[in-house]
Amino acid sequence: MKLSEKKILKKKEQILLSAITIVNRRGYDGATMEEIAAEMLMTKGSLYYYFKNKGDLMYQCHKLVLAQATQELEEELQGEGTAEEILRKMVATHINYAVEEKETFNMIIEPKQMFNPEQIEPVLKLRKHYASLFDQVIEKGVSTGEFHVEEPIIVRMIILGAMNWIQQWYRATGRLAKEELKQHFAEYIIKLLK
Amino acid sequence: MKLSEKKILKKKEQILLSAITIVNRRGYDGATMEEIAAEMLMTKGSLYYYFKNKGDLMYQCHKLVLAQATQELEEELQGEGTAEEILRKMVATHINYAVEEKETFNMIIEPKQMFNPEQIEPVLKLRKHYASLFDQVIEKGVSTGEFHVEEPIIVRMIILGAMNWIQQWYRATGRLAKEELKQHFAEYIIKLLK
Amino acid sequence: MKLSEKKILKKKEQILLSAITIVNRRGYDGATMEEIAAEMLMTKGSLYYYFKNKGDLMYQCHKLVLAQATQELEEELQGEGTAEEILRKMVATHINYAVEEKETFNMIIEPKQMFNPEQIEPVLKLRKHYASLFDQVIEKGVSTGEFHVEEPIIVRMIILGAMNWIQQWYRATGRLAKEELKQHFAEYIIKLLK
Amino acid sequence: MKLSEKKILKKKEQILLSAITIVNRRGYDGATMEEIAAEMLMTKGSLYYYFKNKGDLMYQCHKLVLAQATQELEEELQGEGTAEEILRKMVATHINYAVEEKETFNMIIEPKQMFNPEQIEPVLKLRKHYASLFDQVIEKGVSTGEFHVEEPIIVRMIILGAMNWIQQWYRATGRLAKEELKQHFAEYIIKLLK
DNA sequence: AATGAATGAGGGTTCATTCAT
DNA sequence: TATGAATGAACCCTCATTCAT
Repeated sequence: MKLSEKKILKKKEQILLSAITIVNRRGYDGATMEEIAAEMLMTKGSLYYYFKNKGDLMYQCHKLVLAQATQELEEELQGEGTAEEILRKMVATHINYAVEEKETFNMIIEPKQMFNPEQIEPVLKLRKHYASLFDQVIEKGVSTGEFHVEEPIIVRMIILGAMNWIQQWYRATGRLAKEELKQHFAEYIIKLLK
Repeated sequence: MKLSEKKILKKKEQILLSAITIVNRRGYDGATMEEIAAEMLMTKGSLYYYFKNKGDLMYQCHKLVLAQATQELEEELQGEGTAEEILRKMVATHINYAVEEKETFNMIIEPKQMFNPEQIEPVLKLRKHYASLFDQVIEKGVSTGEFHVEEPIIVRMIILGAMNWIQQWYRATGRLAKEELKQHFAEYIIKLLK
Repeated sequence: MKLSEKKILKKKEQILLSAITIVNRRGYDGATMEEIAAEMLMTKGSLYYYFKNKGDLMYQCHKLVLAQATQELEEELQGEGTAEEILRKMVATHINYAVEEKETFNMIIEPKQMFNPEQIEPVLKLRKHYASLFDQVIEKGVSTGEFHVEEPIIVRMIILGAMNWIQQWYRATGRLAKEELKQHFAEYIIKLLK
Repeated sequence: MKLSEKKILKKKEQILLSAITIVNRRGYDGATMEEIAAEMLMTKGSLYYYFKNKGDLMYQCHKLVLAQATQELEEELQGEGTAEEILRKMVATHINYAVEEKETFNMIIEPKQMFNPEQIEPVLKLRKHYASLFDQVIEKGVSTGEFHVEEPIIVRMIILGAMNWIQQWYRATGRLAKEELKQHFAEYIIKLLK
């Protein structure tokens, strides 16, 4: 890859990070190209040098965030340990995202009328893949006899939903410490699986 | 209350129902005053006779749906039966709303992005009250010895999160029938509580 | 037709006339919704109350002008007189448009990338119809023995082209008087046909 | 002239040829600097090394095509043959340009809308000169007794108008072959002059 | 109580143009 | 010479909102 290509990729990523900030603050619809550009100290028009249109930019935001989280989970999934141990790590990671990068991670929620028809498929694929990582750890636990699950898909959805919901109510200043939270969640999730 | 006032209230409710239909179809941002009016066979301008502005209309949509759901839950809560039986009914009701009303029931939506500052507080209050109904049934189960819960708040959040998440992936045409879904969810939720 | 519908039609036509003025001054691309609106002492957005989009407005401009000219020719065509007499009138009318309403009539030229696929067909139809009026008078002359034409289509195109070209060079202040012009053109056109 | 200057001139001409291709495909407004540059495997910015701005480039396109056509006509005009023979050749040449080069040769276009004030005069001069070549062949025919024309200017305008109009309706795929077209046009034009 | 009509702010997008490198 | 990157003006279009009738 040529230097110039690398440079452009870097800039694209910077823009994406800015965009993610704005999108999480305003929502997909509320985010304007103007504000995203301003965050980068650029003008609206310049964004179109890097992205075809708003839809494309939004899509890539979603993709980036999802890809980051996905990668972390994949590493944990391939690590050592019992299914329970791995799952605990994954839960911690997911909650970490939800709580620490709150806004960013919020993007896992709701694409819908934001994406072009040709983008929707990849988005759904990514999401499916992300979810499947939890399927895998569940499956692993079942095969080792650690877990007993009759409806693995349902259980996975319960787990994901419960965790994603955290962003709605968790406040860093609240009564519950983050670590405590992870513990409790992991505990109940394990309970669900045993 | 005068007759004319009653008539206005009735009309307001009709508009709300139309608006709910549109919002559920297009989302809060996607819903236009034009389309909502068209659904009522009115013109845009007329809506402003009944509602201060779009924000107000959207807010009342959310409120109405939430109030309806709340009422249903309250009736179930005051009905006969064991805590488990009641909870099963409540789960079914909640899932029904989440799946059927989708957008207007959407409790995952950040209220800050959708509603005016003066509306946010009432919304949060309603949501809090709604959530408390689940606290009550859990508490009842604990007091009767049906449930054993060490962290009732955490468990309630898991339950609500799991159920709210359903709208993200449930499709009426999908593999899972709604009734089946309710069954499974109830099962796992009970498991969490025992 | 209700009064309100009549009123809206009238307004539409007024807008069209303004738009025609602007379009003839700036060309299809050069004409902006802003300037058209300003000509009407309206704001941009109001135009969209009457027309779906710019393409629609442009299309209707073209249609209106063409329809006006068409009607005049049709009346002449159905009048009394020999083919030659009728043709002379038609030539005079066409040249009148070209010279007097210069800019407006200029619209007969060039649609191309201005119209939506669904509009192109009607446009072509209208143009074809307009041209066919000249075909008819030629045919009439041939059938009465006044004219002798082996390639009526070619001749018609020569006639139309020659007349449309007038707008490019005719200036009211120029050496040639308009009436003289019509005479000469008619003379040569008749010569072509005999 | 230095070598480097020659090189620049060559490049300029190459760019013009590319630009002509694009303009003929998209029209003056539709042609973008981006697409013209792409056709040359260059980037937008580079064009500005060779041309002051888009207007300049468009102007030179028109000029180049007009100059080429002019030269061809001049050669034909100075060649052997009767006035009729020469005129037939000139008609064929003109029609060729009108059909093949379409937009850039388009003499129907209002120069005012396309070109800068300082470019308009040269354009009009070129066009006038181009037209005069037809005057010359008519004059020649009159002086040799081949033609009998009472209003040579009018006739020349009819001829030019008829031919320029061709681009408005001629389609390569249409019913009429180009060669046939030339024949017919020449025939009728001669008829006009005899 | 309702409407028709207009408004105006703002958003997405395009593109000629510039300029440091 | 050429390019990459950025700019900014202009344009089309949408839509919540207003207000006289």
